[in-house]
Order: sequence, then structure tokens, then C-alpha cells
Amino acid sequence: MATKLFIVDDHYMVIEGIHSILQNENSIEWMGHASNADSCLAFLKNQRPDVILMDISMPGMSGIELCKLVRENYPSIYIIGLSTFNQQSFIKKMMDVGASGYLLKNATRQELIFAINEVSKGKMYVCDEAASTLRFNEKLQLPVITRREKEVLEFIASGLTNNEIAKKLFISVSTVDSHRKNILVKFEAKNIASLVKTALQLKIIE
Amino acid sequence: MATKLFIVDDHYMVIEGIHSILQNENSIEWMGHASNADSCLAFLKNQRPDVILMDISMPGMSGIELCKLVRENYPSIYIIGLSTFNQQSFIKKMMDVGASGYLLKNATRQELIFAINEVSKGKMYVCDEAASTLRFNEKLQLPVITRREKEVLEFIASGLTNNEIAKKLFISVSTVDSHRKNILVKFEAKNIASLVKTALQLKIIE
DNA sequence: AGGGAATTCCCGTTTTTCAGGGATTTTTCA
DNA sequence: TGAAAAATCCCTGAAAAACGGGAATTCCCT
Repeated sequence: MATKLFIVDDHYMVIEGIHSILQNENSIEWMGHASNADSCLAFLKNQRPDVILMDISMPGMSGIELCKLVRENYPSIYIIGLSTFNQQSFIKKMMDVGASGYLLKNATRQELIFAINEVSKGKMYVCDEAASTLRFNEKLQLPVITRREKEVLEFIASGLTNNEIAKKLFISVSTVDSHRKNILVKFEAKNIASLVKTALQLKIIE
Repeated sequence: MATKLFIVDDHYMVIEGIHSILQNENSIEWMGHASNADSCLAFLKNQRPDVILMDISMPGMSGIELCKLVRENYPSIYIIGLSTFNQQSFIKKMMDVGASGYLLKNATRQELIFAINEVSKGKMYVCDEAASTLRFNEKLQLPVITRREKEVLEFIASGLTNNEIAKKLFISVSTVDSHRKNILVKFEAKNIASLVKTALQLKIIE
């Protein structure tokens, strides 16, 4: 039986490309596409694909949130993440949230078909580039900061002083200072400048 | 006479998508594709398309450099920039370097065909999103900093203090401080944290 | 129920940044 | 060759961050 495939991507050219690539592939049945998370969810109300190819960065709800939702509500559907960039945190988050595979948009026809078939059988498929990025990151691993620390970090990056942050969060300056110190340690940063830089580079803040 | 089109993009799916979209369009003749700047240049040694669709971010030479080269050596070829993101600086740089148009990868079939046809006649076509980004940026325009200021900014972002920077550059702390102050004014930042954040966001430093 | 993590708070000292001036010497380029 | 822009240097005082400690409470998970 052919694998029923659905695609969520906000790039028309990519959808068209995948459609065209899979046109003569009779092991895969094209169910359609959505260009954002909401239309995807609406589609799933009545239809049940076997595999969804899902772009990670989309306007509105991201592929990561969408993946989580779909996996929670329709555990029989397998998901393959799709993105342009080989971005450490994206890949990890996508896999954490239940994706079965990960492809970059420069994948070949062979790789695409192979990935869909593997995943439809319940296996995993992560493309080489993404896999090596994951391995690299396991060694280097991202600093883990708490919810509160992240809040403080965001305020710091937007230029607020400890005093201003304290007022915003209704806590004392000492507390803010403690958080700041802990964040600096976790990031192995010696001051705010390098902290903000690495936090942005690691996409921990935007 | 049909417009002869060539495509440079490192994403197979996008090439395939565009190919598929243009298959039944007889005003456009598909000449082929390259997945990087070098193969594009090699192709141009013997062939002469009318229009090149060119991805901006590619491994190796970027679309911006490639665009410049092509325009210098083959001024009869018109170029349309292509990218995933609506990124201020990219669009501007691409247009500065001689591109005739700019499309995002979520363009529709109609828009794609229209853009190619317009550009082939020597006109310009910039998609709405990109155009509004350009307008937005003209008003807001990027801070212009001097070479020295950029050097200092980079050291600041990597966590060096004024003192350390002074030693590295063999200048006095006062001078570094002056640069720092000027940079802060130019970025309208109130402190280092917000400075580093906006400098990174505007891609003025990496 | 117990333990660890998270969040909260405080102190004192040193270093660095911020904000406000002003001033001189090089470069650059029209 | 001359004016504008860039790069250099200096001062002072206040504000904030960095450093190095310690400690109490609350939350969460097993």
C-alpha cells in the first residue's frame, strides 16, 4: 500500500518541487499540502496521512509546535522535519518533540523517497548533515537555563539594567543580580557583551 | 521569442519546483540549473541565458558576489535574486550589485512568471514583501560605522573590556572609550547589551 | 516525605561602563 | 590644497556590572 504523504511548507516552490519529484513514485500517494500550521490541523480533522513533511520555520505557529500537537493528537502520523539550514537547536527540538526524521531542502530525489519510506515503516531517518550537527552538539551542549533566568536574560539583552529588571519583575535587585551571575556562569561568559552574543548565536533568545 | 532562463540554487527541491512550475509555460525556455556559483560561471562560458534566477545564500561564493561577477562580465544577462527570508541587508546588497529583481521562495506561479517576463524586458521586479522591507530600511537605515569603530565593536561583542581592547589595538583607553561612545550613539543603544543585540540582528557583526 | 533545584534575598569590594564635556592630529578625497 | 571625516587623546563623577561570598524559602519530582 502506498504511503499517504502530506506537506506543510510556506514556500510554494518547495511544495511544487516535492510534488514534481514524487509524481512518478507510486509507493507514495500525494494527499495535498498546507502552507501553515492552522490549515494543516484543519486538514487532519478529516484526513489521516501516514507521513507529514513539515517545514520548521513558518509564519505563525512553528513546525516545532505543530509537530508536538500532531504527535500528541495523532500518534499514528510520522513526521519528517524539513528546513533550509542545518541549525543545531532546530534539529534537536524537532526530534525532541517527536519527529521521526529530518531532511534539508537540498536533499536529492533518492534521499527524499528513501526517507519517506523508512519513516513510514516507523524507522528514523536523519540526513547526514543534520546527524553530524546533532553529534557535534551533544558534545558541546547548549547551556540549560531556567524559565526565570531566560526572562532576565531577555531583559538584559534588550538593554535594561538590574534595577529596571527588578522593577519589571517585582523582585529585588539582588535577585536579578543573582540570576545574572548564574546566567554568566552557565554561558561561561565573562560579561554581558559576550553573553548576549552567544545567547543570540545559539538562538536562545531572538 | 521565449525567455531563456537559468537557475542557480543549492536546493534541489526548489529547482525542481521552479522547473515544474514553468514546464507548461512556453514564454520561458528552461536552460538548466547550477547548484553553486562555480558551475554557474562554467555554464556561462558557452551559454547565454536572458535571465538568471539566483539564490542568495549558497555554500561557497554567495549570490551577491556571483551577481556582481555576472553583471560585470555579461551585462546582457538580467538577474533575479531569490531567497527564503525577507532579510533587509540581503535585498539591498543584491540590488546594489546589479540585480533586476527580487523574489521570495513563497512566490506564486503567477508572480514567478510575471517577474521573469518583466525582467527579461529590462524592467525591474521586486516582490511586495521585499519592497516594503527596502522602504522600511530606507527610513530606518542601518547605522554607518567606520572601520575602526567596527573593529572596536567586534572586540566589545566578544567580551573584551575597554582596557583589553586598548592593549590589542595599541591605543589608549580613552580612545577606545570615545569609539564606544560614538558607536552607542550611532546605534541609539543605551548600553552594551542592546548594542550587541542590534548589531547582531542587523548582521553588522556575526 | 525528602532532596534537589529554583527562586529569592543580602553584603562588601573592585572594575567597568555611562554621560558629560573638550581638544588635537591624521586621513581622505573632492 | 583645503575642508570634512576619522582617529586619537584627556578629565570627572555617577551608575552599573563583576566578583566572591552566604543564606532562606518555595517548588517540583520521585
